[in-house]
Amino acid sequence: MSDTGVLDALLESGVARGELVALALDPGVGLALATATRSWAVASADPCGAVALVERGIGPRWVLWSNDTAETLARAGVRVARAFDLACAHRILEGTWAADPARVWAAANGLDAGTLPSVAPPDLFSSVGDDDGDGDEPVRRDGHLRPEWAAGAWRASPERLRRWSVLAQHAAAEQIAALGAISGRPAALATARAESAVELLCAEMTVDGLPMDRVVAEGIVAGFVGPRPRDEAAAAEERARRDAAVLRHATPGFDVDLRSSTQVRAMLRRLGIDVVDTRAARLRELEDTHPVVRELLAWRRAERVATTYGYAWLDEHLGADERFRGSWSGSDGAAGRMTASGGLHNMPAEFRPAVVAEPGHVFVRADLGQVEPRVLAAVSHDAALARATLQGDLYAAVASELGVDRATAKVAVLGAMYGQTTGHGADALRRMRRAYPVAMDYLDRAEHAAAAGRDLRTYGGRLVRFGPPPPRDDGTPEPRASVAARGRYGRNAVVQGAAAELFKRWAVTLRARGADLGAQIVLCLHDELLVHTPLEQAAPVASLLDSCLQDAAERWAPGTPTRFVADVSVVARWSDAKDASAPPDRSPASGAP
DNA sequence: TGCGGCTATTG
DNA sequence: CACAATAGCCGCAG
Repeated sequence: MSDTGVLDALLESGVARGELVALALDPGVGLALATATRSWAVASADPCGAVALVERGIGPRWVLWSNDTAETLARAGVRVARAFDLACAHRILEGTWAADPARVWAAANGLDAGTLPSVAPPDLFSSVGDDDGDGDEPVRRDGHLRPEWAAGAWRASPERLRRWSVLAQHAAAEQIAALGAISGRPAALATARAESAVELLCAEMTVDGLPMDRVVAEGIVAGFVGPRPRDEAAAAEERARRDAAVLRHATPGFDVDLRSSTQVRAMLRRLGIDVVDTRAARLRELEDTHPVVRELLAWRRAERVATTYGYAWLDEHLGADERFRGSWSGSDGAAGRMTASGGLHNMPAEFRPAVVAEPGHVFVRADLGQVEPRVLAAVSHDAALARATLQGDLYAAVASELGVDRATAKVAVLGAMYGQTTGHGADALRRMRRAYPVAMDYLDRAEHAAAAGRDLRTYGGRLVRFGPPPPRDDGTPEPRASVAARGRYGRNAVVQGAAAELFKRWAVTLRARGADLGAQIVLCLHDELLVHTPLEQAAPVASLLDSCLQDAAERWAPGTPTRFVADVSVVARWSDAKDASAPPDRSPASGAP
């Protein structure tokens, strides 16, 4: 069968837009497709091109084993609209990070993960035990995948690709049934679809990268640590010079490694400065007591850039095409937030001027306003808190409801969601309980469940595992602090996880609707989107961001009275985005009566 | 060599 | 310095 033959075969068998079509693909071998009733295999030199043909001609929902396939497609420049990602759905259902085919298959088929066969033996034909059949049979008698298939033997031939795609189609059907059966979470299937699209987006961001101006970026590094050293010796010399600037203030005769917090603390003590730790916030209070403190703070800044965000960092991640690349993950962490490696999520703000749109383009940047308390209002169905979301500044609305100032209200709201129980906020927290009992009860229940070791599900249906606390060697009960910490984690997970779900709905809605305008999402930062956009489409994309938010919220929480807001701006570089998310906090917590 | 502690950065 | 994350270096255990 030819590449175009695949499309014809699918059309002949009546596959329509949005229907599940499982895909198995290896760039050097070919591709295979499976519907619920039929399957096809093609030896092809350009399997991604064949996928593109089917995408244009039909536009199915592609069933993928994992985002590995999405990344292969993205590298070939093939963008598909819809997916059902088995690894992604597995993580939602099981609340685990590991989602390799063996585990996904086992869970989808109700097999105990504890009975998973171990890795394939070096000699495929020497395997014994309960294994059976020849190497072309992907499933063992006990129902598990054969380890060598799970490890990649499925790539060996078009016929194996075909069988692999049939298995994917079968696993998807089982997962869809399981998602539909999650009690109290009818939308879990919709969550899995949306999060599968997030996997596509992550693959695209991983491949395409973030536009960054090398000259500007290197200039920022130079501002901290000087010009790029010619060699290792020069780098060591530069390092020694930075160290000396601090050490000249220290007591002579003592050897101090500034990278060791213990030694730094000892050095400060010799100078009459006694601190419990040497964190920057603490040192800043003592800046005027001794010149060494200021020097040390400057050293820390330079050292951070030299080791983490320096020339080596740029060399590793910034490509010749002036795109900065890290690896994106769609649902890392227990609550299911997106993560990125390479420093994309924790890049110091000083580097934002280097994030520059390409010629003829701009960034349309948008961030959600006060998303976590608004999400809390939606998921807990607290009518009073939902009323507060109708105001642009939620904290101001809460403040007038509680009869406190805005800063106090903000601390109280955040404290409620993070599980703060002590401190100045105690009175405001009591007021929170009176004003928003439904939301507070929702948080309390999550906290108690987690503290007791019971699993949680987010609003969208993602399992957050807590498990029974492991038995302790000495048989003593678990420390109270540990139980309390798990409770706070649970309290926050239902809010943070739900906020992640809403944010991701927003992102994939924009990915879908902005494609025709050339809008490319290049950064996701928990509540912020950076969209690389052709100059002439800036205005339409800006308004699209807002309408996508409204639609995403309505699909995520149908009929919710909660209002969600986004601050949208059009900028040439990331740093140009003015931070107008909230009015300044007038009265600091320390000044509260 | 692996891992907990400390520190810094982001939301 | 509550909740989450990535990432680097130190110091210690194995």
